[in-house]
Amino acid sequence: MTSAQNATRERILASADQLFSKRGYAAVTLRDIASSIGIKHASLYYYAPGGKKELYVAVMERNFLRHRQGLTDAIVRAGVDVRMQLYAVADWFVTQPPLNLSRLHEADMDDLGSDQADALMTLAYDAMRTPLRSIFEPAAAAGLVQIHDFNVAALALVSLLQSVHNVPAHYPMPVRYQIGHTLVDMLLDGWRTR
Amino acid sequence: MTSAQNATRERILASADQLFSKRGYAAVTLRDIASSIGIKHASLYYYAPGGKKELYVAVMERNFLRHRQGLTDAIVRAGVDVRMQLYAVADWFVTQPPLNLSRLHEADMDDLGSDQADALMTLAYDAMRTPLRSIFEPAAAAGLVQIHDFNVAALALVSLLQSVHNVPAHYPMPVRYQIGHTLVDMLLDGWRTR
DNA sequence: GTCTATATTTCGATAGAC
DNA sequence: GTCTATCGAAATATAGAC
Repeated sequence: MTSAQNATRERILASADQLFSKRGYAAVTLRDIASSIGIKHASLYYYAPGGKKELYVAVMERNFLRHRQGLTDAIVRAGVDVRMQLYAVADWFVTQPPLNLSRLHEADMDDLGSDQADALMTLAYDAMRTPLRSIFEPAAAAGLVQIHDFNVAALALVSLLQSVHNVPAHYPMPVRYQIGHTLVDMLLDGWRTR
Repeated sequence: MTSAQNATRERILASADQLFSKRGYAAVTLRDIASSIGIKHASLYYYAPGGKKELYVAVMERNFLRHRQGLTDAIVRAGVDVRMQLYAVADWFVTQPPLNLSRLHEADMDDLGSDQADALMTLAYDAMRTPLRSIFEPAAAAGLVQIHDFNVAALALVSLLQSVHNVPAHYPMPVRYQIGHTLVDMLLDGWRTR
């Protein structure tokens, strides 16, 4: 496989990622993906002989692994303070396309085989849980936070932070970062007055 | 219009609501809706001459109005305590199909006219904001909670509570209610130790 | 590697029998 | 009111030229 092959496949996967993440499996056509990078849809079968399903699975695997790596790196760079680590997590999700876990296992997975769907969902959940556990576990051990179930907390944090993608489209990036930090503050400090 | 007409239209809208809410606009076909209530898809045009789009808009308007009414009633029944009111909100969302606001305005709305899409999104956001403001406003005025932006708080709460739909499918209802209450406690009390 | 051309299926929608 | 039959458009996928 030449590097030119890899480059084209890379452009395909990157564009498909944007489209699938935004609209979901059913609402994206192979012609959408192909035209977004200036080729015809039939050419996609040269890079993904399995067709739309193979493309979707490949894209989502990449997607989840990127999240896992991106979150891990962001947390490490943020230092040892829990709030700064969670700000870094929020910043990461602001820069990423929406991660619609609910749509993922309620709709998109119906078009895949159940074994492939299970494997993908496990990959997705691990991509969130593993990095976030590296925040929760030391903080809980040090008595800084009180979290009973790390898995529920991880899903809750991810679900909460996705609401930054629900603000009107014209909101500029700086405001989106600000909202992300506000959401973290909510979860960390709580609404109740102390 | 006879009552039999209304009854059939009711069955259509109810089933379409389940399907659209679960899979989204693009992934649901008129044949899916029709076969789910034992009729042929051509018969749907007798009740919705405007076709799929009209059916979707009608279903979603109903959906949002039901949420608005259901939330309002649940909050009133819960009494005056903020935590009990928020538990009632959590219980409501546990019993309802997933409310995927992100998919709504990132994917489903692309298939509608922009004016109709704007009207629907406004209806959706008001259905959440208005009932929740009746919790936030008195509680904030009494100094019980500290919330800077009611709109951000409302979207955050809804987004957070949707994570109860992300747990494995085999989780029984009592556990789902429990998780909903745990999510409310998280947001109310915060993770940070006091 | 990318294209054109086409096969096959499925969708939304309409016409008309009953 | 509900059906069968069918249309036209669009989707996935394949075949083969270049």
